Amino acid sequence: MSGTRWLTDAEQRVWRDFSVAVNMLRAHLESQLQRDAGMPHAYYEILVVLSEAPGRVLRMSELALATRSSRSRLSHAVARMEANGWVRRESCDTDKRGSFAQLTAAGLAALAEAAPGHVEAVRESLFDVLTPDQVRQLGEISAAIRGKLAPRCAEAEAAELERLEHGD
Amino acid sequence: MSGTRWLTDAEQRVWRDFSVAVNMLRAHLESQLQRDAGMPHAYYEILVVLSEAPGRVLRMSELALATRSSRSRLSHAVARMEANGWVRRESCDTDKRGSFAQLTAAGLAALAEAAPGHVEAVRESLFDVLTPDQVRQLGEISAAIRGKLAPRCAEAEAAELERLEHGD
DNA sequence: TACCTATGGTTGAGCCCTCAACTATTTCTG
DNA sequence: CAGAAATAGTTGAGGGCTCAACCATAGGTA
Repeated sequence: MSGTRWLTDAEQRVWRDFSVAVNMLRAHLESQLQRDAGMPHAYYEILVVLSEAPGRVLRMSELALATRSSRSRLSHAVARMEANGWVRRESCDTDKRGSFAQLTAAGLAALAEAAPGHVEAVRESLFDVLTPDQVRQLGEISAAIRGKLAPRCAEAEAAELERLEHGD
Repeated sequence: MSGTRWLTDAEQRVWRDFSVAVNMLRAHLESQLQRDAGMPHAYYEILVVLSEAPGRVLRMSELALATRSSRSRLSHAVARMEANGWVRRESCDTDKRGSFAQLTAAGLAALAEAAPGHVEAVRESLFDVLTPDQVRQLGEISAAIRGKLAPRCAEAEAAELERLEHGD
């Protein structure tokens, strides 16, 4: 007996449509940003978060949290962005392990340059094709998924801790 | 005057929720599949499409189309999957440029092994958290996005052709 | 104080993807 | 038929991501 709860035909159709739609949207936005602003979407998000932080500085770990990024990924990304002159790393006096990521003027300019095209792309390919009702529905659906997955992440981390602790 | 149609606060909230939800979902499914079946999601999709093809064979270009993949990506992927023993390339008699991708027994077995966990993950993190109404809504929303972006892809291709043609 | 562990962050390897260039074959056109 | 253009597919470089290993510092605890 297979305990697997397979998808019904209707579910399968929805899942495939959703999957394709999301992949197309991702690919579209990614390539728009790469082509017109020379940055991947992940870097755009980092710039956004930094630009909204007080003083446009953030501890690496805070930045990782805010962008839901692993520390490793962020470290690689900031290294490259620093090479681009968009960000500057600064050491922390009160905790010598820590470091800050400081948005530079060039970084802010790059963001300002990139934003209109990106926002226009989001509007065109998402909000323009949905009714106000659908936008509301999408918000609720997204919240539901987040609600499920966010705790799941925490739980996975906890399990990981457990695993490490017991040397299992 | 900025011609940019910026997002309203409400739109911005929906966009960020959506963005985060989709990223979490992607990451969750990707890591589940990688951990439990040792394959990225893209390879899973290739296996699915191949398994559903008559004779479990498909021309590379058909496979690329069906998986909405670039030929390059598919070529790299199939190369690796062939190394894994999941797929076998076969040359085409009627068109000597062409080649077939043939799903092997091992490939089918890998898919059969991977499917239950993957489907369960999809169900848990998506269908279980949505009401039947929301599932329907998500289907319509996805169709709307596809409807917008699918022609846009064709259009981009056409523009590309144009560009090449005029040596622009 | 001396350890022991937890935390902040970086690094390198390996994998997947994109992009552009390339080969080989086929089809179209004069 | 000869040459041009389109098609099928591969390849290599380069970039971003993940994973695991790794420093260095901080914060307990004996």
